[in-house]
Amino acid sequence: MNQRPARAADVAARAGVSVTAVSFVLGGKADGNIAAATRDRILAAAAELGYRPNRVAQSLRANRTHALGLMTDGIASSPFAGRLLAAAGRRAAELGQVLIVHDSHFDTERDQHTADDLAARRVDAIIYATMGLRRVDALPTTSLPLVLANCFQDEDVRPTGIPDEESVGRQAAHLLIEAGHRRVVMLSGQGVGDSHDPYRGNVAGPLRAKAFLTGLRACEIARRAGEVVVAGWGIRDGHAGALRVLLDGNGRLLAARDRPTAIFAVNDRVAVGAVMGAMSVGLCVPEDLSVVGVDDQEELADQLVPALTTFRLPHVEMGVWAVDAAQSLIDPGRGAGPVEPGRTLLPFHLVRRATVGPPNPVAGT
Amino acid sequence: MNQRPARAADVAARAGVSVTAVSFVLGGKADGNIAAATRDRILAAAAELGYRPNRVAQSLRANRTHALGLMTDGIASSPFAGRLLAAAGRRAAELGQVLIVHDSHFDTERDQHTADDLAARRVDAIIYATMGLRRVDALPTTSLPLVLANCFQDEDVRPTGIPDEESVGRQAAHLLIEAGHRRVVMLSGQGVGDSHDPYRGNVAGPLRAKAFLTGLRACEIARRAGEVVVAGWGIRDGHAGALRVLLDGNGRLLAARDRPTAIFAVNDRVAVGAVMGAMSVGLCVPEDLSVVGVDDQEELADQLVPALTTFRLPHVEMGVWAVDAAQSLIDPGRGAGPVEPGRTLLPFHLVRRATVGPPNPVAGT
DNA sequence: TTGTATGCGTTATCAC
DNA sequence: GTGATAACGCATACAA
Repeated sequence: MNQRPARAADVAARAGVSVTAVSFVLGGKADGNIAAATRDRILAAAAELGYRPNRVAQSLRANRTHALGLMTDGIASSPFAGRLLAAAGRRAAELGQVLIVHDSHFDTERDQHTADDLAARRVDAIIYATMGLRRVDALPTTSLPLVLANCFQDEDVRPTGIPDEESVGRQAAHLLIEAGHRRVVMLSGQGVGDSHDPYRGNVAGPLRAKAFLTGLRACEIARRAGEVVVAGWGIRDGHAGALRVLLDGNGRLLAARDRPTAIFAVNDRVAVGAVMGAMSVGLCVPEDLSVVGVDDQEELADQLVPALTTFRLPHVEMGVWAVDAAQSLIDPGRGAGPVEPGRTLLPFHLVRRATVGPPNPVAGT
Repeated sequence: MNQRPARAADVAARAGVSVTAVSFVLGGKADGNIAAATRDRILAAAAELGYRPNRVAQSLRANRTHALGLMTDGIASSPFAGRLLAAAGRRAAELGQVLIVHDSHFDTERDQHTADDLAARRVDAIIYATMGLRRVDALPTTSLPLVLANCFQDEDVRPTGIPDEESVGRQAAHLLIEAGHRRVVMLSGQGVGDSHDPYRGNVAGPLRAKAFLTGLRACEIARRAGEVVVAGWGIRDGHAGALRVLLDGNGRLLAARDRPTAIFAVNDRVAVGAVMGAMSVGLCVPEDLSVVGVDDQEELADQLVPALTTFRLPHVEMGVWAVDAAQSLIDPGRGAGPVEPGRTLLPFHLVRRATVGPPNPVAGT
């Protein structure tokens, strides 16, 4: 049962032809070269033997493995960025490529080692992706084509696909203002902590915050109408952050006219924490407080009660883009056309659900 | 810059030796065969040229790719089961193996195709893993060694690593009873929906429920002391389920003596929903209601306010086990010793946090 | 239209 | 101790 697979030579012998003929037929180059009868005989023999060309031999011969190395810092273990991985895998499959996944668990010391291994395995290209948007200072040295997803370098010397963080800040400002809100606050996050901190160097928070403030001002809202509070990245941080802006110094709920009527959370987990914090002090969402997040995290945003209005992070787009970009680097003829070094900004999309509404009239300006 | 990598022959030429010598030195078989001086010369030449053996050629030659195929139904996109993938990758790296990840997105029609591709690529073995515990009816046909993780067949003809679901039900019962609870209910989930439903065929819920009830009875709690309510798998389901057991027919909070004092949720998301549901009707956790979940989901269980007490699903253990099992199948000499067909039960571990406490005296028996 | 010969880069066998 | 040489399985230039 566990016998060794058939080779082209076996098929050739069975069909009474040469290996060349077999190779031509199964390689799709039979058209003007092999007689129909011969071809059918070969196909039959191949089917009987369950012959499938050995891709290792093909790879050696063609110097192309049709495999992409996917290096990540913590995507595999992330509860949200896995979408990038999934999307990349799907796109790769469509292109006949396969993904070799290497997750460093934020141990970037191993990156060079990993890249070397990938090179030794002769992957066609490397995709370097991060869980959160960050600048990578030390990219592994390699002669392989390499693209960046969700991260970037100071000099954009490699093709780079990142989310349009500034746009999401602007969009959030517009959304809340159009809904009628005048006192809004953003709960942001910062990249701090030791080198194994998943959020270390994450610049998405500041970027979103800056654009959010700009968006508020562009809509002729006074400077002080909006503020940014650094909370963090988790549910607990959102919870604490919400209480900080909702309560006074003595832990009592602020009067309606002094409270923000809407919160822009740096991500869905912070948004969930904010909703829970609001609930815990007797506020209703969205009647007393509107909340909008960022991510559209699977099984969280859509499942929350009430369901969370949020901006969908383009994880899928980044995954697809990265594979297409790698493909173009390998073979400029295929994929989505030639790719130049430099940043490609992928768009966020608003997912309207139930946590954003007009401000309570009582609390209005 | 993008020149083709050095070959053994290049190193040999530079060191003035034969390719054989190079192969011996870099293959670690130099000891009794190559003079120390020659070896040093070869090593120097290899270093200068940045020579690394071509693993494709090695694979062809040795008929071993040191690659494992990891087939999943939806792990890559799951916000929680990614731990399995991450752990498997880490263990694989330790063993010098690499993971080729194929996620079917619950399109099991493609499984056979995927397995064939993996076979053509000559992976050393296949790991078939699922997001939720389920019976697989149609495993792809392949002559490759194959192990199952988080899923099983009726006839346990393949090595199979699954969580010890019955144990977690028992443990949950003991935990709540020991804390003093006498009126407890489980919010369970069932595998329903169409063939693309991630939870289709998931049997973890029923298994946990059955053992939970058994555990209650074993502790001499009357039959009616515990009941199981089928809620679902998401936050929203937990929210609705909690309200169902906390409110009367008219939507009013049940009297303390009639309410359950503790909830065992089939997973962390249901638990989160239950906590939110309880909060929304003015109950405090854990004072008025204890809640325990299953999963220890990243960035959720530990982040909830209050932090969720839960049983950690052995995703990491399954990932490691699967790679070790595959390794043993490939090469019985290495890995964690020989593996027999049949089920290996991996243990859940209680993570004590803040959502389980003694029942409120007022509500006591 | 078909078959032969060669090379892809490595390791292993066997002479020297 | 060291070096030719033959596989591994496939694809192709070239000869028939």
